[in-house]
Amino acid sequence: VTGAAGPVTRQRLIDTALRMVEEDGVGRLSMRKLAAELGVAVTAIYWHVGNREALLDALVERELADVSAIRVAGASPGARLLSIARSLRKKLLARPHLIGLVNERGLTPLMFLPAQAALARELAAAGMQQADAAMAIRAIQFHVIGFVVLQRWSDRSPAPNPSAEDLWREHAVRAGVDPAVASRLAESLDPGDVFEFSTRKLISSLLSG
Amino acid sequence: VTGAAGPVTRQRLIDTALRMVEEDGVGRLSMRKLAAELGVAVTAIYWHVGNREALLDALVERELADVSAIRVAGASPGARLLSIARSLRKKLLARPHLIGLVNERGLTPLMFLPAQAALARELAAAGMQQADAAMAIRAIQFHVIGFVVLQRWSDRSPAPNPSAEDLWREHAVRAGVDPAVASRLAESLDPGDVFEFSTRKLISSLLSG
DNA sequence: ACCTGAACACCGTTCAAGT
DNA sequence: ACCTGAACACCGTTCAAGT
Repeated sequence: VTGAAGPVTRQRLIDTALRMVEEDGVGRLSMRKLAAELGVAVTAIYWHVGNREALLDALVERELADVSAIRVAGASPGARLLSIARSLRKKLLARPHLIGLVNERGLTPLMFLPAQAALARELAAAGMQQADAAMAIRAIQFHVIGFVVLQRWSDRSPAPNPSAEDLWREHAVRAGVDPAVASRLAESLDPGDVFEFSTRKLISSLLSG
Repeated sequence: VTGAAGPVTRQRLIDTALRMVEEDGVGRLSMRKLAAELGVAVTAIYWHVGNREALLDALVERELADVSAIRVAGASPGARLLSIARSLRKKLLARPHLIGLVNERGLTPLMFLPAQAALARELAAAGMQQADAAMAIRAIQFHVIGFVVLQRWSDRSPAPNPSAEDLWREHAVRAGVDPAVASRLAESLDPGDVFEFSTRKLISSLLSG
């Protein structure tokens, strides 16, 4: 509700908006709250950025380049593909609000172009045919993004009710599931572990033809 | 803005809300528009359902059972696992608004319990060990849900700008990507084809050890 | 039991007016 | 050039009041 700290530059406006989005999510960013944070009347914002959409456009523009830069490491093609997948996941998880904003603006192809290019180079080095490579790139991309979006969702959802633990304790026998497996399913897994496991499996399967 | 058609039962209220959500998405469902659609004052809705949250709860309750029911078909373990993945995808795509609502309510474990159980039975039949089975179930589940959420997103996003075609025509050489591969990446693929391909790869890789 | 209307606290946005 | 205040059309929700 306070803030002040000098004049309202476009720079400071976007910085503040970005911080608010990172803290509370895009949905909770209101022009009026942002104005209060800046210590200014709501309508002042409309002079610097046109409107709410244009403000979000500016946030996307600020972050897009950071996410697009991909690091590749490793000796074998499999290791290098895995490192691309990991790098992409890490960058996206660091800015959980960005994917949605990018998607709403039709910028998804632009955002993932460098990652696709990096994957294409590695698959070519591994000797994969053109049509197979194009499909494999898509498969890895969808896999990684899907994982990130899901993790972001579950991070923001309330505590499961009923919990997986309660459900499996009660339903294992009725569902014809081995109690030992059920007790494993009752445990919550680190999303990173599931990502590592399934991405390795997918990549090795893609490379083996 | 009109509608009327008899008294406002809880039944008719939920039916109407569900139709509006399917047409325009959850975000565009307002109590005032729903009231107008029913030909009644806004506040009448609050008598039948407590508030907006409770209304959405009722929508979820109505649809949860349908999505949970999973069909399994096929002879080999791989074919049966694939049929579970396909069935899950089909059910989720038919109700694109549901996943988000379920997640916000902490009902995700409940929703996917039957699918997890079906996967567990098939993996046990294939002779997979407990810890591996629990991980494989998670991997398939994340893969499928991730794909569905992404497809839903791209269905709702505007036409990509710049398009993948334009991007690849311009950047293929600079990115060190084989032009033939780039032209494949420029084409848009049927999401169903990518899903079939990558899910087959993942499942075969999981089953082979 | 079922519904209405007024009211309150929120939105995004426009526009004339101030300095 | 930069900002304010009033105003408009939207929200969800509460509450007293009607039948």
